[in-house]
Amino acid sequence: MTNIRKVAEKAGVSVSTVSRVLNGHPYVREDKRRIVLETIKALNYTQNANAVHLSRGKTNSIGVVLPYLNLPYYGEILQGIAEEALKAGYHLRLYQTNYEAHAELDAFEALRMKEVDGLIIASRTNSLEELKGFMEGDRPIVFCENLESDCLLSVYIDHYQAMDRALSYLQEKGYRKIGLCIHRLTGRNSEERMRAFREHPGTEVRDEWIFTGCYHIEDGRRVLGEWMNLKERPETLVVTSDQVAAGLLSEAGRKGVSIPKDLAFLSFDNHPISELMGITSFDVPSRSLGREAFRMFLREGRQRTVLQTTLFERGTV
Amino acid sequence: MTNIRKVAEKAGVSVSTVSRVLNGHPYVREDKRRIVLETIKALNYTQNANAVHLSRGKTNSIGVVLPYLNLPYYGEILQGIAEEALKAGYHLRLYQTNYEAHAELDAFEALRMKEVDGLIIASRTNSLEELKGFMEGDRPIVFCENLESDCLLSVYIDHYQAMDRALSYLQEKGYRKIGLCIHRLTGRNSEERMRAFREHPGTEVRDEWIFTGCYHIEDGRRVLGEWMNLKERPETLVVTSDQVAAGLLSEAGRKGVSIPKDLAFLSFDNHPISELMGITSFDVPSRSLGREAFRMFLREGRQRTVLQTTLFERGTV
DNA sequence: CTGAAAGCGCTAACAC
DNA sequence: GTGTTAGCGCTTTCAG
Repeated sequence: MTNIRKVAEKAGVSVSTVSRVLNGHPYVREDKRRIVLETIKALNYTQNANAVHLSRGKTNSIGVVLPYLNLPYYGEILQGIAEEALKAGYHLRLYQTNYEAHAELDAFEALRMKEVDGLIIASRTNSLEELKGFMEGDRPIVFCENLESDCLLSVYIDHYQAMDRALSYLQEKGYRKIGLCIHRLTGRNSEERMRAFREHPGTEVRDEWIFTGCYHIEDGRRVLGEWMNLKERPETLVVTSDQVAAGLLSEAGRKGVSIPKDLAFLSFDNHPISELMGITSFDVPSRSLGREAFRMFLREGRQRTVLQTTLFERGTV
Repeated sequence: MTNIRKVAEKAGVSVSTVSRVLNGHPYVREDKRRIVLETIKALNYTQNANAVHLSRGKTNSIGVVLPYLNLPYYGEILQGIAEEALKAGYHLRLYQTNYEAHAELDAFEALRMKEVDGLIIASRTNSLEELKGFMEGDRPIVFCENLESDCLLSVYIDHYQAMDRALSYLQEKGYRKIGLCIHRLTGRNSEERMRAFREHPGTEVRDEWIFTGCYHIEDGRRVLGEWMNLKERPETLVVTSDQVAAGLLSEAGRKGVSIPKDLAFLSFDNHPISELMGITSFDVPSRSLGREAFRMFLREGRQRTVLQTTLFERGTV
């Protein structure tokens, strides 16, 4: 293995000089710099990243914790993070969890082990209580959710307000019996949506009108079936993802359910598929969420950033 | 900072013993093992990953090179890689390139710097010639494309055959004037498709019937417009991605173009959106591609693995 | 079964 | 400007 010492010897300088050249430090005479550079080339030398990381105490990489990699929502977040990371010379290390607690803890463990300089938690399953032990260090952890605590970094979509506006919109259109398709019932973001859903005045809510486990197109299909089997049906549905809404709409077409006459619904994300299928949807700035999360990690931002949603009216309400 | 030496001192043993405990080596007396474990807990000690990496010469992480993070195709590949990586105790480091040569070289540089133990190239823009300098080491580089050279690891979809079968299928249905929507013209996968497209007998091909830069739903929209503006139009189109096909189909609906009467097409991927919209599509096992790529990295597999596509007939042809 | 010590390869404080 | 050297924290021979 050819290391910095070999380069130094061959070039007839000290390792520090080589190191200075490597790191673009000033105070290196031009001729020495040149000979070092030449020797490096001649020896086909490359720094050992792990040694650099160890010595410097940082790795220029950030961990991203997310449940799934094949959902557009997370794809967009990743894209946003990556855009900013690229600018700042950082790389992404992925911790895909499938919402398994231990896989998630792996990421926090990696943080403690200094494998990453910080963490962006796009979504989590462990409670803050369980994670507390890992939060002590000075390495930033950015949560993509509305955290009360002001000592935690949090950047999030205002899901409460979004849900609230969704319900008001449906009410304006005359709907009262409102159901919900949601990813899961746990997790701060879902809880915020649920809270808004339950607290909103003037709507009729029933537990059997709440459909959980909704992530994919297939889930939308399934939900339409379940909706049809209901003795008493909600007139309208709030769907927390375009994918699911698309499945719902498509299945409605097959089953002869007229949208929005028999069933109206609006969804969230405003991904291209919603425009494509004419689904009324709230734009969720997930790409920006990723960008902001990374900026916050770099401490360029504030302790807390809230992003708002925008309604795009189309044909499903 | 509490390091292994501190633990050793406090526990009254040597660092090697602590190291042995840490790494689950045999030959440690049970009472010593216990005291070490207790001390670790008491001191709230964690290994420093970078020191381990440096010392061991490996990082248990693999780099994934891909152009975009927000396309379903790459999401699936990532998911596949992540599934296998999880089992093997590896983590993913992302190198998102936007097809920029220097960003791609970054990944190869990281490999040389031992920042990752191997690389999976989901898609690339640099020529093999340019990459040659990086291929020397013994760290595996898996290419998701059909590489002639037997000394390179390659796992890929048989795009030549897939395109060939697509064209035969269209011919059987009576079509002769065939156009193409493709991501790009460079890259081995695209080249294979183009080659099959050009070599297939009995079809009429024209350069103005080849639409490039097709990645997203929006691109499908654009292409339909371009198709309409053509003086002489192909009767049918092979579209290399469901996203694009979906945009095409939707725009056709808006513009009053009847599918498949005015324009027939088939696409690739067989992602949920194609079933949803009734698009005839070849199933491309991208998730398996990711899985196989990782297995090959682990040298569990062969030098070369080919995956086949399967046609799902629906309503667009 | 255990410990001493020689690396792994680099950075940066300090002295000149 | 440049070199010496003490870390960074861990693994792994090699002796015993």
